[in-house]
Amino acid sequence: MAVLGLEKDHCYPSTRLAETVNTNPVVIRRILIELQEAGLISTLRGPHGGSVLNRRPERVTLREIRNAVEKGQVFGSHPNKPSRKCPVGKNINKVMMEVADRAGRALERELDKITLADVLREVRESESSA
Amino acid sequence: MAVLGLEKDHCYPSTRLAETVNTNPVVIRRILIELQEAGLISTLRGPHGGSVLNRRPERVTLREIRNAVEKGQVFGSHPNKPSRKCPVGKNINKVMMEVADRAGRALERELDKITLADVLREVRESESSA
DNA sequence: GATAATGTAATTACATTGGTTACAGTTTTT
DNA sequence: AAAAACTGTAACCAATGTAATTACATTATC
Repeated sequence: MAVLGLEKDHCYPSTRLAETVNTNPVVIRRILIELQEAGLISTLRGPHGGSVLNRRPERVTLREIRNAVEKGQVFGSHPNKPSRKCPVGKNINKVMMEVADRAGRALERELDKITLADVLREVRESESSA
Repeated sequence: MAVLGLEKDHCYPSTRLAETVNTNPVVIRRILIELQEAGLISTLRGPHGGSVLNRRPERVTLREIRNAVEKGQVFGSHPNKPSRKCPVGKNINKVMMEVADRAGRALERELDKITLADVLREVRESESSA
């Protein structure tokens, strides 16, 4: 998303994005699809195709990016069901889901305060001081 | 930890803890060691051994439990290094680490507000309304 | 000395994830 | 109309991480 933010006005193909993170274009395309579904980018096929941001970086929050790309709770629960014989086990999952929701909302509030433009600015600052 | 909170005053062996979550005692013991290192519990060997809470549930926060057990950042970074030819790639890791720190602190602030006693109370409430 | 615990190493099984290849579908360019 | 440059997607492999399991040395109590 940071690279797309720099190349704001033209399409950028998955092959070039893949180069920037040393991976395979298909890996990138899988992520691009999630970003599309979240309405953050558009992609065009054919020559001069690729992906573009739908909004200016000032109007994209890290919360949106994270929600698009990272599903699942803030902390993991153990895979198997607790024993129903145990007075804790019967109810702990429900209680911990509420806790995870609450923690997730706190995380979202924080990430809502950070925009893609903020990230780009910090990237540029590191760049100039290096 | 919830079970240990209920059994506040006597030691509880890993084999019994394992039964409550339908898993193997060794899996439990690996987690117990992390909780010990964080100073949250003590364990005794020999007959009538097992683990006990070091503090009352009112004085244990979910932040402490999470920090003991769940290492690592709030969101994952991709495994391989970004290209240094890319103006974003050179600096994005540093910037994203700062962002992850900030998000992690927000999460910790929230989990600091929830104690093990709160969790036990909610477990009991679900219990009585079921 | 028998018993009931922990600590820990070694191994297996399984799930997740990234990487890769292959190819069909879609635009644009010539 | 054909070639070229893209995306979308399926299929498969490799690597990694994690839980489960077995085994055993160690420690403490009775």
